Amino acid sequence: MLSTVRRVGQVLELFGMDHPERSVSEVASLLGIPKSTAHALLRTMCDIGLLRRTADRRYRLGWRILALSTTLLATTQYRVEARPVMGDLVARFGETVHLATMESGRVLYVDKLQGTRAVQVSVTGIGVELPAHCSAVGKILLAFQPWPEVEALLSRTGLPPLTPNTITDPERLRAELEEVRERGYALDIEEAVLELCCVAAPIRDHRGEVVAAMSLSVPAYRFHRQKDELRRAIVAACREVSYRLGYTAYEDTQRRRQAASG
Amino acid sequence: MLSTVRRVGQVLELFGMDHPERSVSEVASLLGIPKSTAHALLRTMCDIGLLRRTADRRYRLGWRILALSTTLLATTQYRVEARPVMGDLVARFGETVHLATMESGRVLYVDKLQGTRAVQVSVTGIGVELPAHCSAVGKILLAFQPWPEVEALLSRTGLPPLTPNTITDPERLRAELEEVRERGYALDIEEAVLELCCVAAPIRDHRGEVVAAMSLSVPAYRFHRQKDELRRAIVAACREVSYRLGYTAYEDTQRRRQAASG
DNA sequence: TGGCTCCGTTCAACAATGCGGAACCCACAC
DNA sequence: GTGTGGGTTCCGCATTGTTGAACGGAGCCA
Repeated sequence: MLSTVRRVGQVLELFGMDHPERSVSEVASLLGIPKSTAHALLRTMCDIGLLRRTADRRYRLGWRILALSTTLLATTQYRVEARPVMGDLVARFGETVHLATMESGRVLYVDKLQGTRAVQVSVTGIGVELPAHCSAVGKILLAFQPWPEVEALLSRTGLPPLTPNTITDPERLRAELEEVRERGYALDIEEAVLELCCVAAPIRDHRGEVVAAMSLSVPAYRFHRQKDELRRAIVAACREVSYRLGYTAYEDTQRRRQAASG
Repeated sequence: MLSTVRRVGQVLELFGMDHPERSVSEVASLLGIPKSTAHALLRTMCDIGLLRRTADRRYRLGWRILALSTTLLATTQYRVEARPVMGDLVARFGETVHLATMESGRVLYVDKLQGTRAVQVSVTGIGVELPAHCSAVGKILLAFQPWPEVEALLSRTGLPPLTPNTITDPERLRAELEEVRERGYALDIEEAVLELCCVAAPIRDHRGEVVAAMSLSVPAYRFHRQKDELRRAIVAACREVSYRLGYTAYEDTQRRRQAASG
């Protein structure tokens, strides 16, 4: 629809880590539109603060994006509540903690607290998307989606193997998700990155809906030593966040009943 | 120009801290446009990720804003270079450090490292604008703008007094900025917030241009005790960042010569 | 249960809007 | 001086977005 607005989206795509600045004619040629059109577009995007003009007449992402992202983060309730709990986890284990959510069929990292250990894990950044089928948070988020939606998602992305341990068989994944749902936590044993293991659990809002997942990411050699402890910790942490979001177990059981009967 | 894009800007304005979600008809009435128009607009903004739809058919800021803000921050060179230096300052003094820049005549906070002391300062967040005439970073940024631009800015905002110490007389401000430029640092002695003092210094890029300002924000009672030390520290820190940005003193003196002759 | 209102969404016709080619200006290079 | 490549301006035409009315669903009250 609104093709002008769609163009705005295309323009924003052009500003990546590798291309922080672009010129009018660059944008024009990349988008396959005349210079004049690109010019008008860029200029108006400057007006509304999505872009800004540098001294040498090139364009960069604008500061308003910063302002928007702060209000976005400040008003995302589960992130606000999760923050201190994530801090506690880092303090206790020194391991990296991730917070992710499902956004239009993709797993999106919403927050991250770097661990303090010397041997570090550094795979993701905030605002980045990752494949769902091979990460612990991804499995959690998939597990609590209706299966048809999961199927739709899979048909788009497939099940690309990132390591020898990645689940590549849909039926196998389905069984895994079933299990995840039952026991309330998910594992990733070197399925996304070799040498890296994760445990994740679901965060529910006041309606019992799973709105996010939180995980501990730990180098394999440390993970196996304290697997149970880590699992208990992440489950407890997510329960704590859910509680702060107004979730009470009652609604959960109620939901399960509905799901069973429906 | 491009009125549709401008509308996008107006829509974004509606999503503040106090209104994280909005409905179609809300947006329509607030913008004074028909529902159908608002609907098309919101929907397309969802498509491009600036907004997202909640389960109950309302709209929120979209996650793409997060992704954009991470690339924005990662590609803002002076912020990248300033980060570790800011960390050093916090480690050394335990006081809050701010990084700010000038954006279309406004002082905008780009980064902030919270101090570790018990008695804390908490005024600003990232992506927030503050009046320029009464903060230390503001004075720095104003001081290195051509005076006509400063005047234009002042005629828009005026010199509202935030405390009894705020400078409210344009001539007095002009003299102050002159002084700031000479000595290379700026002070804010309870001019923006009572009980709060700041010292700031300029950060220059490889061309000698002042691109940002960094400050220490300290409760008054602690500030006066170690004023000189704090001043030396922030000046040295900014010099360090400028150096990392490729700034060499030579270009600075050259610039001064130009300014003197021009 | 039926009728009420409120809200999001769809549709099609009309008119304004943004599109894009060409022309202009400027800086820099050869 | 001339040529190239950048950003910017202009204006007529047709595409695009606007609009109001009509639809369908959810929730409320009698």
